[in-house]
Amino acid sequence: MRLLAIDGNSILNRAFYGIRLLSNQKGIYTNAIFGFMNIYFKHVSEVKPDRIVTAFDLKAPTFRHKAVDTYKANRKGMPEELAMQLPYIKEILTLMGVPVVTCEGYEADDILGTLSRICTEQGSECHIVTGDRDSLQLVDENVTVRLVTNKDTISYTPEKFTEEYGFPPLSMIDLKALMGDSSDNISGVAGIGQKTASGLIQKWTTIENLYENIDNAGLTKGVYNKLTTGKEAAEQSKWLATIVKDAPIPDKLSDYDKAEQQGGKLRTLLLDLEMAKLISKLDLDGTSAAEETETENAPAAPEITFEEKTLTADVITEWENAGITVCYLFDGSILTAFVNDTVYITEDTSIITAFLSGSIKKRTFSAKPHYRYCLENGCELKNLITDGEICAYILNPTTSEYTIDRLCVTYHIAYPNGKYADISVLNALCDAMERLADEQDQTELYKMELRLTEVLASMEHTGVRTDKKGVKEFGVYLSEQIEEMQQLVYDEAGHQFKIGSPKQLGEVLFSEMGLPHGKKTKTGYSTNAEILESLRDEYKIVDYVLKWRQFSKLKSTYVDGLLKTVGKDGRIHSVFKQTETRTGRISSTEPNMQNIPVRTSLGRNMRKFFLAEDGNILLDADYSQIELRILANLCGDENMQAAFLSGEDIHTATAAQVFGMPTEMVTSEMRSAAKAVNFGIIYGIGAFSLSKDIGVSVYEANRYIKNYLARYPKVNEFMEQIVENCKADGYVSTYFKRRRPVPELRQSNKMVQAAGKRIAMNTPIQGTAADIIKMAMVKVYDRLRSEVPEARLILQVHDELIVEVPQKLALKAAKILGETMQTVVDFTVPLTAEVNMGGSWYDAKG
DNA sequence: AATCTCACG
DNA sequence: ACGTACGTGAGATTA
Repeated sequence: MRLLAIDGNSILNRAFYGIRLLSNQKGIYTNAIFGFMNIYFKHVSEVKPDRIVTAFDLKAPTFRHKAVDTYKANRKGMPEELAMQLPYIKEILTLMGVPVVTCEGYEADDILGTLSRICTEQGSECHIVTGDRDSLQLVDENVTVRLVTNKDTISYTPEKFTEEYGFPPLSMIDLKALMGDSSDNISGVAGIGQKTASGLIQKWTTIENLYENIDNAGLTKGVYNKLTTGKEAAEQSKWLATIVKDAPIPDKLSDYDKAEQQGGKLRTLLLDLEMAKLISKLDLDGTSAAEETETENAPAAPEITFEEKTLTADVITEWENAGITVCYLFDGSILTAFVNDTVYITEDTSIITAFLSGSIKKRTFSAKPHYRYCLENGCELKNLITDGEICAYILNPTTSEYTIDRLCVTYHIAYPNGKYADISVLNALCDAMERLADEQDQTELYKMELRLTEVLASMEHTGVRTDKKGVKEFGVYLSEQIEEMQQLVYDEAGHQFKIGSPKQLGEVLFSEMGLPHGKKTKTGYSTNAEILESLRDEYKIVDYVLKWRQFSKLKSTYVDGLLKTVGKDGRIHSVFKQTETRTGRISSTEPNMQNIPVRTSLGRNMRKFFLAEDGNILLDADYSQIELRILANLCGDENMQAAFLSGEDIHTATAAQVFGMPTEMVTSEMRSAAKAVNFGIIYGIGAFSLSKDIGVSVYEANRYIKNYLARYPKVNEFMEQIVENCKADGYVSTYFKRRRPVPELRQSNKMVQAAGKRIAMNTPIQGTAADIIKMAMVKVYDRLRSEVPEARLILQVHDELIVEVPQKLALKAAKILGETMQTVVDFTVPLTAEVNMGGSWYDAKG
């Protein structure tokens, strides 16, 4: 027989500090739970035990039965982020059927000690999993300690222990008796450190033996004196260090047999914690809470079944006449609709088309592919009034994935078993979510997003014409340059290595060649552009490396990456994600068309390969300083507003204000400093980063900020107000009511809190800008459709819209585009949009 | 899978 | 004493 005994507190601790904070959308942290379960599974599969026990300290430990007052007094309390995870891990284990053992007045390691004794007495192997070296004293022929470290696990048998320490495991206590253990507040003998203690125990094995022979032990005077004066402390320390083996816990191994796993409850709990991977690991995908009401050996809860019918044209007509609202799901081939406990199914494309384009009011989940399906099949998705995914995103944009079953947990909708579970709950789920959105005054925002889905689908469907041949040729050029730079780097370094490996590059530059290095990362030297740039002029190799990087980046990400995605129609159909960002922006993937190079002249060449169709032209319209203008409006600072309204360059105006001089005297250095301050304000300013950005001292940067805030006092007030409200509410809002929860502000870690403040300050600005361009997109789309139907919106890059239009209609479309963007909101400081045109994106961008 | 680097607004 | 600006996505290397 084999028992696996897990030191719950110790492992949870390791997991907590080993994994970055994770939390579900309710703000419950899960990183320690996650790490604990990983460690749990690893050891279970390695040891293959017959029984498993987890031991925990009690929450409010009355000090150990034999403890002195100061015992553990200086051990830090556990952070709130970890403490809140404790009850969850205990509950998960309990639901899994794994015994959780605690004992009043005893700690987890005492329980482990007691278990190890019980095992030995009852002829069972005992394998202890812990992160704490204290438990090594328990190692013997029958007891193995599996010590979990940050790197790996070391399995201690008596042989392994003795080999490493030079004395038997039990003498661990004697070692501590001499050297003490500050984390457990064991004093040891004053003045005796690890080295001396270790040597003494290696020689004498126990302190009793040592003290018996102390006079002829050949000790130095100093050590001898310390030992004799500290004899009592040593004995006391030994007593403290000894793990007890007689904790009053159940003493038959059979008391620790595994209980029945409560799959349904477990699944619900894990869904709530948003730990989906664990659910599949535990094989709970199909189970439900209903299961528990069944008796032990009863079959799994019956699936809730619904009557299945084929969806026909007649049924559709019936629904249309009845004027009802229908929930449906559609995966691209099978469409299921749910009405009155009946599931209507069809794969017939003509029925699908009729349904989607008909006048029935529809509710669904993730509608964008449906719009695309319609575009591809020449119909139009009409009368969509609900998209559950979009609504869920409006309610909380910080979630990583929106699925119906998880949302049901979040919004307390009973989720049944069976293959039609999703469709059957859609109505109730969407009702609940839409009601909440309405209560939060977000209906208008939600409706706008619903309209936007169609716009995005259309953009994806249309795509961007791409000059494949041109891209390839650029790639050939880049390859040559890469080759050349690689050779130059090798020549300088004196040997070949992987330039793309930060590790190897760091070694070559900073170890071998001895270049002055900046800060180090966890794994080695930092080799990022900022560091290398500072060395560029002085060391040729650095210049070559940077060039190699630039060429490689362009080649792999843009040339090779983009070529893979060009469709058969010669156009790139990027995917615009509408529920991805936490601020309300959209994002672009496969490929990302929102980060095509523009800042360097070499990279900007990429834009020459994005073209208008023959006879067409691209219009490129971008808002100028939209975020600063939004800030000026939101904070209401008259001074800042006046700067915009005067029509002068905002960064120059800011410089004039901050440096206190007329605009004519502002130098370009002053302007760029002011520009950096403007950016800093939007991001949630920090003097350190600002100083780094513009290359002045932190002191100087601080002065800039102070001056800025003095000149624009309402900016300061506004930011403080935002943070304060965010602390109270737990979320920030944009001008158009979009919300973002900021759990960071409620954390105890000051770094995290500071980050939370910056998020709180930035999100209303970035998010309002996102709201505005989205509204503009919907309007532009509508107006173009009715006034210039040949024109097509094809891209959005946060503050920039791109339209492809027949040349003859270019001016008309440009006017609509610019006008709509400028008038979509009516602010004191108006928004301005600049429209340019050209045959390629390169040419169209100013 | 995590880390580093770098492209964009 | 420590680490440092907001929001994204992708590719290469390494563990």
